[in-house]
Amino acid sequence: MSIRLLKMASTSLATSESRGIPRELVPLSRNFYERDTVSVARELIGKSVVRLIGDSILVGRIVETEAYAGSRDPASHAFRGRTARNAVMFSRGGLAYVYFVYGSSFCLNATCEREGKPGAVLIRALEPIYGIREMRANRKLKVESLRDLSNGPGKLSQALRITKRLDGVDLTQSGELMVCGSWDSACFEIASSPRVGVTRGQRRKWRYFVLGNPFVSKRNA
DNA sequence: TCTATGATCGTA
DNA sequence: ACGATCATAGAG
Repeated sequence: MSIRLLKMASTSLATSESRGIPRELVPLSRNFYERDTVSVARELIGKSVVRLIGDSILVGRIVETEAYAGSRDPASHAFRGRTARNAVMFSRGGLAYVYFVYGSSFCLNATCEREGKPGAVLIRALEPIYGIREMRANRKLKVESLRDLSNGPGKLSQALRITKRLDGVDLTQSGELMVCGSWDSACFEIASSPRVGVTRGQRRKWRYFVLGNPFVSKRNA
């Protein structure tokens, strides 16, 4: 972690500690991401997406992920080779891969594998944890229930102000967007507990979600 | 709560 | 043309 970021993070956390943000909110290391995509997708469940915007902090717990494993996966953007859009997928693990879909939505991915081997995990849903007020304000349409605030790839991007501008940022040391450890120890074991459900399809490789969690997207694979 | 449908535009 | 989607409408 760079000095500049460390300074930034510490000030941010110091500001937030009085508001209840735990100290163990530390970015996941490069080693976490530079493995096979499916493992990363499974273990990202329960981790925290941290968005820093100026002095404010937005945090959401990952409750749904989807693995897109490189060139062998027909559902992956990298399946048909490298293009301008999917270039980040071919770089090292731990970077944000952000793209635009359906004319209105951005999707946040975490790149996996090492330089040269494509792979990414789509973050499909977040459980709102901190900065909920601001997340609501960031949503274009006024969302009534907390449940609908970030329970979808496009929704969470909108709530956290994630756009293509963040494509390629380093999730392990970015001053704007990071993925950190579990929110608290109680949720630390989610990824290895039977509470995690899995679906597998032909077109969609692996999808992980927290069973019974109301913030999981309703979309079917 | 669920299914079906139209909007919308960057990308190949 | 086609989507790693969303919001809405209408039925159960």
